[in-house]
Amino acid sequence: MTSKLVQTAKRGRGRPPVFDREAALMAATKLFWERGYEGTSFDELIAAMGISASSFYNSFGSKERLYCEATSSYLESSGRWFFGILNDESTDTRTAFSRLFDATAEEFTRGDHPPGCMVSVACLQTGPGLKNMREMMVEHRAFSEGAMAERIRKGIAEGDMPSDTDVDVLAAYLSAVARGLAVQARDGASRERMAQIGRVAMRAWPSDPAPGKSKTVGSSKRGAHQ
Amino acid sequence: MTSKLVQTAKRGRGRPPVFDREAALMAATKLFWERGYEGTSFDELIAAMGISASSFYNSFGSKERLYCEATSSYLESSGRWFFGILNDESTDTRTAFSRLFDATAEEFTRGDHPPGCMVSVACLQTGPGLKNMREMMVEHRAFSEGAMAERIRKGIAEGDMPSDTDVDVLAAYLSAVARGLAVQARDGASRERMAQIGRVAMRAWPSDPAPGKSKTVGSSKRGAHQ
DNA sequence: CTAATTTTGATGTCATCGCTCCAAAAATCC
DNA sequence: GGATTTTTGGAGCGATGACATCAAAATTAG
Repeated sequence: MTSKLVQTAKRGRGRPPVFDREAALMAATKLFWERGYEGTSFDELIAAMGISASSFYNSFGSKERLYCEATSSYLESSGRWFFGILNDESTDTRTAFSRLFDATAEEFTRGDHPPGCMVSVACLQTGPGLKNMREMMVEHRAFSEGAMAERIRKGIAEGDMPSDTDVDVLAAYLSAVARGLAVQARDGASRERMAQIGRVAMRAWPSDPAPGKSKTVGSSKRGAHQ
Repeated sequence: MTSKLVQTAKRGRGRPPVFDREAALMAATKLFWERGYEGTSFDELIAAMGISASSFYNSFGSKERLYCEATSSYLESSGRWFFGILNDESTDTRTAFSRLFDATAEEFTRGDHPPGCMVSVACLQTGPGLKNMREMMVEHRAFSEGAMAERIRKGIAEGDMPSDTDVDVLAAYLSAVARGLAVQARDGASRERMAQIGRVAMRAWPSDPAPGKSKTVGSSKRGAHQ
């Protein structure tokens, strides 16, 4: 879209690249997403990206650096809907996570990219040679779980969550369900099935501390268990 | 243990193997468990198993066949506690799954083997070359989810589960939580943290259809939400 | 003891992997 | 136009991956 404008506007001296860098990165991202780091070979990468080996190293450095860049690109893209829903100021905490699961079901089963999440299931089983990537993925996963915990804390502060909620445990639970959804998606679960799982998962939600204080109408008069 | 007896008892004519086949298989299983199929190289395998390349092919056929055998061995071993708890006739359905999560937390964090589950997170991202193994792992995962569904159906038949329970969805949810626990375990979650997640997950349990009908004492007078 | 049977150790093979090198090509700057 | 800068195509590299070959070694059956 705007890449051509940028390209012609600020191009330096040398020969111009014949490929669209963003498109190539996207192609690589989808390949990594589908096959993982080890499952994606160099030759498959440059074939899918439509570039030569020289252009590859000239533009992306190495397979490892490309993977990092692809991961960043993916996280930026998926972070838009993820944090968009999580930090939507107009919804209470419960609704935010409920919507998060709905969006997850939708995003994990779109036709325009591989099913599931690129980082949820990445580098879970690797040799010592990929220790760095593994730690990186662990950090990414911990980050999103931390963001969930933050949202829950905000809910407590705003009064739509019980003050005695064990934030870290609840966040770990919600995170675990999301990882489980990623596995289910990879195994071919349907969008509706995943949405159903999300709805069941929300039944574990803590009961309202003071009914009537939530920001959104409806869906807040359940709970009351335990 | 008994391998030596079996060995001397039914050994045929030729030169006797110098290694313990079961021990070698166990070593290979742990390596696959930790590093996955692609992440485990041939040389690493024979080194960990303490055998030569010829003995490897003579005894196990190929890396792929060894992986299948290792998976079978793993499933037989983990199936002992899994199905032992799931099909324990002395517990009601809810208690069975509650114990299943407790056992999962314990088994996923033992010191004598890699954390998490060998099949829950296996072959989730692979190239076309490993299509067969991927499908095999998908089947294994579907099998355990099916076993959960069976147990829930039994609970309905025996009256300790609501008759209008959506069995497949509940099983998919419980399965997803288990997969999520496997991811958390791989990322280094503690046993206690995983047990906590399991306890939160059980809050999504359907309410009792007819209080007082369950087989075990205590822990059956909660529910009542929704 | 001899023959038959099986495992073992030591190489060897062939494809792939991720990566590098270098000269030619295509643009800009002066 | 010439110098400069950057990308491109193509060939090749060392290392590793999984597997194969085969004679020697170690056992038992007869």
